Amino acid sequence: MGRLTSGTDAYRDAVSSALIGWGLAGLRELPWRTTSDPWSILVSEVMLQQTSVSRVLPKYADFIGRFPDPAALAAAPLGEALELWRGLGYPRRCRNLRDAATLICDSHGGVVPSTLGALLALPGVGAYTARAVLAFAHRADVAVVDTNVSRVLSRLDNRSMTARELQETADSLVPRGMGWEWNQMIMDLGARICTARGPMCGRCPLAGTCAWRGLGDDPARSSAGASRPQGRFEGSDRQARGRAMRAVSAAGVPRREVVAAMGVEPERAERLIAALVAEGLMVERGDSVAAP
DNA sequence: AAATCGGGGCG
DNA sequence: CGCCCAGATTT
Repeated sequence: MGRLTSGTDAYRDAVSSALIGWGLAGLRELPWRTTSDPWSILVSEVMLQQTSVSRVLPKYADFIGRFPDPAALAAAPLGEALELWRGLGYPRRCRNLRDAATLICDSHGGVVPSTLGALLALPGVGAYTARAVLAFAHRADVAVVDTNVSRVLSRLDNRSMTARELQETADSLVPRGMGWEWNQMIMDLGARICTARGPMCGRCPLAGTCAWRGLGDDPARSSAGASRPQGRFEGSDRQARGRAMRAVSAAGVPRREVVAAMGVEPERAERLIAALVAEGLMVERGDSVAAP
């Protein structure tokens, strides 16, 4: 039998049954998969934005333990949250999460909203994270499109896809009543089998319905959601910013010490510190710099 | 559409 | 050493 045409009911059913047969038994055991608390889900999803599962694992429980609900995070100084965030990278995510917690307390009675529109209005919450809360906390039949799903779907159809195409295709594939399971499984497939480098097509449950199968140019590389080449980290602004974040403390640190810790020319260090202050990730106190 | 934003781990 | 990671926001 030939490969089924994408977009048809038969295609959807074939993909569904094959993936469900593969995935339900062997899902990775992850702490955010054993809760339906929307706040816990939201925290995990923000942590997982561009940060691998293995790096989030040791941080997640500590953060939830200290900030078990939006009110706890909203009430804490940002600097305290940033301490628990240290090592995850992209600290603006932590600031956004705290701003989101404040908005949740001020406008939603302290309860994480459960509509797509209200979730998208939270700072740091985009198309992926909003739907992840709906699917994983509320078991809604909406599809999440992360880097894994983008890769799997574009390879299945062997073509580069836009963000809109990916979302529409993903939504059309979710089996009714199985939003939670479906999204977890297709992400696991991308993380464990249909990987960015060295995909293991030989043990892929969807190989029979895949138009790519590892042959020829990888359509995932040019699809929306694919990782784009980055500049060198060594010597970058990002590295210097990271060093600055580690150098400051709640008590405050003399400016020159922070500049020295950053390992770049003083003029450049000062410019980066000014940006960090403007972003609310640190504050100036007289001649020193402190955690916010 | 392209740039920016951390940091670590793996092939 | 290059590439990638459960993205979002700004330009």
